[in-house]
Order: sequence, then structure tokens, then C-alpha cells
Amino acid sequence: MMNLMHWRMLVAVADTGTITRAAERVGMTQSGASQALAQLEDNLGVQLFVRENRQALPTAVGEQVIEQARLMLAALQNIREIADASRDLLRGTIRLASFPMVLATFLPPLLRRFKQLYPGIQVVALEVSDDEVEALLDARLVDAGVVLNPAPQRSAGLLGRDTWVAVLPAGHALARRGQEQGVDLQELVREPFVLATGGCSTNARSLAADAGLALADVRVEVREWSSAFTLVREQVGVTLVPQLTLPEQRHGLCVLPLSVPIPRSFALVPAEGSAPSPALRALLEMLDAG
DNA sequence: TGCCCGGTATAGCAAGGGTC
DNA sequence: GACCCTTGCTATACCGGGCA
Repeated sequence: MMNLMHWRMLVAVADTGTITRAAERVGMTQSGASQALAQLEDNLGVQLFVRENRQALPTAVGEQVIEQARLMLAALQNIREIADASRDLLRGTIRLASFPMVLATFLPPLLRRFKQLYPGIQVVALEVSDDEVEALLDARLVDAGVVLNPAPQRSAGLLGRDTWVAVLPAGHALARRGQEQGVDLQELVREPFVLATGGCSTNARSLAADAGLALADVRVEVREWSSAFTLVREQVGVTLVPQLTLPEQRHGLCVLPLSVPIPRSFALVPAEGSAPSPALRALLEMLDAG
């Protein structure tokens, strides 16, 4: 049986040139060190040192074994350093704010994976609107938040992308168009409209305003995307929603892309003004790693 | 040449852990 | 709990170089 003490002894003998000084270095008695070295040689079936003139000199095979032993002990040291460095990561809490859609779709698998990697870190997720996410980040009441279309200068971990699509009743005049042609935002805003917000300030109304347009006839304003789809099926009006919110069952609905696509991205950004905690850095690094 | 010193090897023992 | 194995300890023998 060989243990780490044998390999430490081997390297110590090579460094000091004598078994006695090697024994002192590793904290053994001379005789114990001598026995350990003999045991190592016996176990390997080769002579690692020649004992002569009050010193122990490595044989050719001994030099090769010593080199490998040094690599092994260095690797062990690396393992120790990794364990020491990660100790700070083993505990902690991340307060995270997000708007509902991301909280319901993207975050659960991400947080499951994170919990598997860092079981000691608790993630507390708050469901708020996108405006509230920014307010909580500014006030540093959360450690990180999910934001829409983050500015390039924000150090954000990308969670996902999608695009806005028009949803119309199946029998609507615009629904006769093909997917290739799509629908103009300008003609969409003229239609009776079911405005769905999903709890976000970025919605059909703000997108129209950004394009210098306005929703001409908002029949109903709802928070839940699912409510909007039901109302569109009932031919109350048309709507504009993120592609990711579309239901699997789309009977009674016609989904068309915008002729000029409006892309959307959402990302996790840390609160500014203070360095991210080790726990939050681990989460952001996990996002970067994909 | 004999003694001293430093280094190595070995016998015997105790302690600890695993197995039945 | 007895037994066995491993490990490391102490004590001691042995060896070789240095020195008077």
C-alpha cells in the first residue's frame, strides 16, 4: 500500500540527498522514512535510489519516478487551491429580480443547474415589472436583475433572444398574408387592439411610440399573455407579443412576423456600484459558459 | 589504526483500522 | 471482541568517511 507520505518522502529524499534530512522534512523518523522508501521500491519493483557515501542518489528510473511524483504533488496542491478558492462560494444568497415571462420560462432550468453546481447558495427570485427591476437594481435592493435589451456597456449575462410577432384572429383580413410578407407595424396599430403587457413597460404601445406611431383603438389592456390570446380568438382585436410567449395550441389564431422585425433580448445584469459577490460571479460565469 | 560521527537498515513493539 | 494487517515508532546494529 502506498500513500501520499511515500511520494512526499521520495521527493524529499531527492531534494535533500539523504533519507535522514528527508525524514525531518516530512516529519518522520529516519527509520520510518527508510522503511517507507524501501516499501515504495518494493511496491514498484525497481530501485529508485542508490545508497552510497552517506547519501541517497536517484537511479535513472528513480529520476523519472521523482519527476512524476513532483507533478502529482503539484496537481494535489492545485486541487487544494481550487477547494480553498471555492470555499467562499459554498454559502450565500443571491437576490434576483425578474419580470414574469423570464421567471416562468428561462430561469427555472438555469436555477436548477446552478443549484446542482452550488447547492449552498440560495437564489431568491422576485417577480416584478421591468421598470421595477431597474429601480431595484438602482437602489441595490437586489444583487442582479433580468433586463430587456441591455445596453452594450452593461456587463450582462445573456439569457435569451426572441422577436415580436403579430397575433390575429384566424379569419382576419391580414391573416391571409403569407409568413414571408409579414405585417407592417403601421397597419397593425390601426386595427382594434388587445394590448398585452406581460408586466413590462416594453409592450406594443411603447414599441409603436418608438416607431413614431400610436395604437389607434385599444379595446382591452391585459397583463397576462394568455388572456390576450383568448381575446384575440374571440375576435376582440389583434395583438403584438414576444414570440416566446406564443401558446402551443394556436387554433383560432394566426401568427405573422413583422415585415421589419423588432428583436428582443433579455439578460441578467448585476447591480452597479459594488463588486459582484463570489456567488453572483459564479452565476454570471455559468451563463457565459452557456 | 582506532575512535567518532553521520547515515542506513532491521528487529520488535504499539496503535489504529478493517473484517468477521 | 478477536484477529489480522498496516504503519510508524524506538532501539540497535552496521557501514563508511574523517581525523587525530
